[in-house]
Amino acid sequence: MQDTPVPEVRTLAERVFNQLQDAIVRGELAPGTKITEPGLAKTYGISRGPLREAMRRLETHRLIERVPHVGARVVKLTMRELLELFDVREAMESMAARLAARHMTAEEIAGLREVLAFHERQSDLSRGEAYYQREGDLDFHYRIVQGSHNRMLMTLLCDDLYYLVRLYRTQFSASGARPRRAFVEHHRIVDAIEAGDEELAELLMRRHVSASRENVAKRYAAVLEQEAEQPPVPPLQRKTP
Amino acid sequence: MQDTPVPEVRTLAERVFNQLQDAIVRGELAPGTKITEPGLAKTYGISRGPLREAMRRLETHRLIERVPHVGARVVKLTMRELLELFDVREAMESMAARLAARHMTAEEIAGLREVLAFHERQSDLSRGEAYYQREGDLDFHYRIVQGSHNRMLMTLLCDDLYYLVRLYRTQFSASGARPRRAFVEHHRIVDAIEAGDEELAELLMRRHVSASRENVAKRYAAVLEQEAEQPPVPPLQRKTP
DNA sequence: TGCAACAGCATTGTCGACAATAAGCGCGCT
DNA sequence: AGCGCGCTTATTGTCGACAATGCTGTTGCA
Repeated sequence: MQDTPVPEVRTLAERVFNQLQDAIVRGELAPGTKITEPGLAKTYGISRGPLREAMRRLETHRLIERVPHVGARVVKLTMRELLELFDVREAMESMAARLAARHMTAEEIAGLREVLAFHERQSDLSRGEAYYQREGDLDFHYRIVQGSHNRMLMTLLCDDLYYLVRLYRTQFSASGARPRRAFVEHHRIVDAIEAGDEELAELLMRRHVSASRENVAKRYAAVLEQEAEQPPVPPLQRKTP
Repeated sequence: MQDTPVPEVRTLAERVFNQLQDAIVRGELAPGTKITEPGLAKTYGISRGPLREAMRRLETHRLIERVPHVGARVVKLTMRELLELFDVREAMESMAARLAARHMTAEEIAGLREVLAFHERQSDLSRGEAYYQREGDLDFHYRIVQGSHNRMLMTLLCDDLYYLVRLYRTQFSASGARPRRAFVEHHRIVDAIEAGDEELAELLMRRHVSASRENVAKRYAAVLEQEAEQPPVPPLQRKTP
């Protein structure tokens, strides 16, 4: 996506980690699936050693959940966790927007506008084709975080949380039907960044994420009620008699 | 500190992870120290398997830095990274304060006041004894994050970033000499939370962290200049001829 | 004398096997 | 028949050994 022209996979564990990550984010490994070490080791043709390392990394990225001596399963976001994720994004991305307004270079801003233009073109071609929209949306947020020039923020958001965001997109078959609205908000955020208006950039990004959150919350509030607290998947913990 | 009456260490890797974590945070393992797997395995009397897992977890907590086929070393915060950390804290803790004002129970608020009282007593007893001050300070922030009732925020801040905060305290021999000021700010934050004033709680926490950041930045700006970009520890990367 | 290739060494990556723990199941008891 | 107990089995945790990679000190050559 950015600066890895050659994937530069130096170790087996890393390769398997990437494969598993993709499989989970793309929905090939369904949320809630229980995964065992020997099973995965055989399917990927490697030993349990590197596989354990890959799983450990998946765990720190919150893509799987493990409990000692019991096992691991692909994470299944609850509505509550999804909303929590939005709160965290609101906090961090608004800060990112503020820092982006302070630090972003002219070239970076140009690239950002390019993303928006491509985004708009895409949306003209395929109305309602939500997948690309969301990918483009993520690209947009991605670039702003990069523009903050804050390495820690970049790691936390891009390396940790955005995988969860992508997962939520597949899990909840997302794409809120507020297409034009987000466009406008994106443009205004870029305007604020270009003008170097930190306060405004932060405020707009904050509202943007918050609006997205409210949209999701409303759309799934009814669904959640009907599903009756979704008891099918027990939270995978040691039975304590 | 909170809800682990029995440490509940179920696995060797977990135990060693805790030991190493303590050793690093307490400064026994100096920042920049290069650590090797056989070495640590021998000193802790375990095999390399669990040790590798412990190191992996340390890496995800950003307490050590690793590069494939080369090795690992205890992280050494640069001034830049330290300031980045403060920016992230400002974003997340202000959000935590907002959520705490919304969700914190009466019992939690009482506990928070208790911490402040103990904190003040402590400071009366040992003026200038900075260590306990900072511990108390961290406890305070810890409780507010808990009070947000946002699991993701709690994990990110308490499990990830606060270890770095503690590390910074040892590395930069911290304790900014702004003792009374922080007290007052703490009290006002609790007042806002108790009043349920989300906006104010967020704003005050934001200023509190920001002020702490500025304090640190000012105190070490001169030091950083004198140290001439600290070249002693090269960033540990594969030599690329 | 300086540089470059080489060999030796240390460290990390990977593997298969063994031990420990917990879940599932069948048996016996009340 | 219902319930509790112990066994079986599958899975995870741990270990030691081997292979691969990168670093380092030396040696040979220009």
